[in-house]
Amino acid sequence: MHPQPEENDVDRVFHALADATRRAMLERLSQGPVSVSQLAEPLGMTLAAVVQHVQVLEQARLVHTEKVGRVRTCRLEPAGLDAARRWLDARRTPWEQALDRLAQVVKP
Amino acid sequence: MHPQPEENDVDRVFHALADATRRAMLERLSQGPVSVSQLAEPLGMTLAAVVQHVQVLEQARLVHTEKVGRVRTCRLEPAGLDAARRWLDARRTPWEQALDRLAQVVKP
DNA sequence: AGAATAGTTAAGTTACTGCTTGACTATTAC
DNA sequence: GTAATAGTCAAGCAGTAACTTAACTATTCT
Repeated sequence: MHPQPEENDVDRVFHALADATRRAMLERLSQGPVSVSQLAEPLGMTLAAVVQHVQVLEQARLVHTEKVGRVRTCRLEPAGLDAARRWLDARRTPWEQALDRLAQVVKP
Repeated sequence: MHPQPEENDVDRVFHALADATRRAMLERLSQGPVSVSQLAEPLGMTLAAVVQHVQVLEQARLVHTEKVGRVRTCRLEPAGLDAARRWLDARRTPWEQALDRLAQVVKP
C-alpha cells in the first residue's frame, strides 16, 4: 500500500508472527541457537516445510542463520521484533508514550 | 497448533496486523472514532471490502464498533494491541524484561 | 568407498485471503 | 412517499500460503 522504507518490513514481520508454527520456532530459539533439524523435531512436519518457515523468519529479520559444514544453525535476531515493537509503541496513548520515552532515557 | 487460551487470540491479532490496509485503518482510528464510510474513503476500495477488514479487526479485538441508526462507528480497542505487546515483551532479553517490570511499577 | 545425515530445490495440492459485483435492508432527507 | 445514504450478505475469483512428495547435493561417519 505505502511502499515506504519501513512499511514493507512491518508487513513481513507481522506476517511471519501470524503463524503459530513460526511463533513456536521463535520461542524455541529464544532459549538459544539450534539447527534446522532440531527446530523441526518437535513440530510434526517435514524438514522441507520447516526450511520454508525459516526463510520467512529470515526475510522478516527475526532470525539469522549460518551454515557450517552440513548443518545450518539458526539464532534469534532482534531486528524484526524491534520493528514490530516500534510500530505498536507508536500507537500507544500519549500517556503511555511518555513512559516509553522515560524508559528510553533510563536504558543506556 | 497450541490452542491455548491465549494462543488463538495472538494468531488473530498478528494476522490482522499483517495487512497494510488494516494497519492504515488503525492509524486513522488512533486519531479518533470514525464511521465505516469515513474509514473507507481514503482507501481505494469497495465499502464491502472495508466492512470485511473491520470484521477481522473486531475479531482480533483491535477495534470495537457500535451501530446507531444506519451508521456504524468504529473506535480503537486496546485489548488486541496489548495482547500483541505482551507476546513480544515475553520474548525480550532478561535485561530488557527487567526494564519492562520497572515501567510496570512506575506506571500505576 | 559406501551409507547415513542435513539440508536444498522444484512442483503440485489444498485451503485461505483480499478483493469484486450485485442484490438487498434499514435509516434519514426531501 | 420516494430517493439518497449507510451498511450488509452471499457468491465468485485470482493470488498467496502452508504444506507434501520426490529427486538431488553436500558433508560426515565407518
